[in-house]
Amino acid sequence: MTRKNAAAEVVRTLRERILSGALQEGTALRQEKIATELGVSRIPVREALTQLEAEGLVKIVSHIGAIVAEWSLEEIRQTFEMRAVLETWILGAALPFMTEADLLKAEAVIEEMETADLEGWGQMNWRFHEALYSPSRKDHVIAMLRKTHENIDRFLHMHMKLTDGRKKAQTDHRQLLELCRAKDFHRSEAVLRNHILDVSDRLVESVELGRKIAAAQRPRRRQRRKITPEAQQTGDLSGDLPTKPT
Amino acid sequence: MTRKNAAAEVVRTLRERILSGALQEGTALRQEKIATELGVSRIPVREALTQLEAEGLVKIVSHIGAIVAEWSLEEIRQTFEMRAVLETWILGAALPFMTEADLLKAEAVIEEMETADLEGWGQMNWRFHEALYSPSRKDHVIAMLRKTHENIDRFLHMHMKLTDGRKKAQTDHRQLLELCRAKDFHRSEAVLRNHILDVSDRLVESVELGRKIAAAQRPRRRQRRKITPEAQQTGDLSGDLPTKPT
DNA sequence: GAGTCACAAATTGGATACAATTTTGCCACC
DNA sequence: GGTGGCAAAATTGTATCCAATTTGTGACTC
Repeated sequence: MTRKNAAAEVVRTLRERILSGALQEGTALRQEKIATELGVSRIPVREALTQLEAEGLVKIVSHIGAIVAEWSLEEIRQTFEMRAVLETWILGAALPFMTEADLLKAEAVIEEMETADLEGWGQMNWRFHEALYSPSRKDHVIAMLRKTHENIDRFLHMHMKLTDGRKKAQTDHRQLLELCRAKDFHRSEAVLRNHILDVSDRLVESVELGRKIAAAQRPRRRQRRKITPEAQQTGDLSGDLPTKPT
Repeated sequence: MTRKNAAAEVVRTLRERILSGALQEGTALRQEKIATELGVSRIPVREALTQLEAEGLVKIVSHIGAIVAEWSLEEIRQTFEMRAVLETWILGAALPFMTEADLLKAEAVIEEMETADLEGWGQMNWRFHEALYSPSRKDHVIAMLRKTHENIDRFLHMHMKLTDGRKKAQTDHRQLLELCRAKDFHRSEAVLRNHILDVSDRLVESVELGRKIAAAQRPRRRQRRKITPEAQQTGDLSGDLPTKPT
């Protein structure tokens, strides 16, 4: 299968690496290096970086370079607050239209999550939430929320790796599901709100801890072009793209 | 004064043209044409288009081209709903910290808007809202809202050009300001909510009307590359950028 | 020895050139 | 007259090359 778009493929690869934590925040993304490792020229790489910057995953400084974006704890907190506000609202808007079929779909996702590994967990988590919101028919809002989820997914990933918050999430999800089934507007919104804000608090702690650990692991190596190549990664990306057959 | 970044300048120019309505929705954005008219190569133009796509102002289809993004009425409606939800929330969060200085700043913007022309109106409108939200200290949320405002600014622009909704907006703004001064949480949020949703309803009507007018004005010219170059614009952009001195 | 200036190396930004893809105009054919 | 297919034209995607910018290094000065 031949790809249509080198740039799109680079975006996919880099995004995956960032979301999974393979490329940690602060890591320098050198165009040339990525280009050679992925078997393309720098042009599609630059385009990919631009797109990822728009997504909030990468930060580009003109003439200096690109790094995996570092979100402040405050930014993360506020993003979760926004989620709490928007998602409780959209849940309320969805409840009147929610059918048993919707609930069963959400329930199936919960079951799936029981045995899911860490990698796929974040995406499934979103699929659960989405199942509850989609009856609202507010597709554009949902699309926006999906982007938000994706952006903070890497922090969720880090959190779930450090602590085992998945159990708590599962019970929250089941409780939320039952309240939705009972069409209990007030309590379902309250549970959702608490679920989001609770995860936020714990997650922020995890991120803080994770950053301290990461900082302790690399006290050596001094700055270079104002951008520290952290663990001199950029990861070995070779093999992710088929090298051009000339 | 020599610019640092050709791409950034192209973004600025194109964004301005789109927001002001000089480039109408659906207009094809041909890379080569824009490049020559702005005196740069296609590389920065492509980068600009990518960025604008992320902002939601442009839509790019691989191997086909870019057009000024066409938002469905439903998308516009939902965006305003999100605004209503988020902005009432953040207003409530800002109220306890709001000082007379903040109120005076907002009041000054209202005064400024009395005599503002259509072009600058949208930006001032945002400055007013921002003044009320900034005491919340939720900078990241505010930044996000700014982007949202900017995205729908072009529809607001179209609306204000067709109907004279500015008078109504001004009275709404003054009323909101006084309720904030009185720290009346409940009523200020209600007024803000109604203000946003009311504008939304009227604006959607205007956009619908505006599109009908636009459609009637160009029944000729058949499709070309699946993208209709609407009023064969791309506008005369020459002169916006200093042509490179060789 | 510390600070400073100049120059070299590394890296990104942009322009030109070429390849790939899509559209369209044209012509045969039904 | 309409339709399908093929080739040319137009346009986008990518590679390569050159320019601009930043950072690192070392010599020189005080």
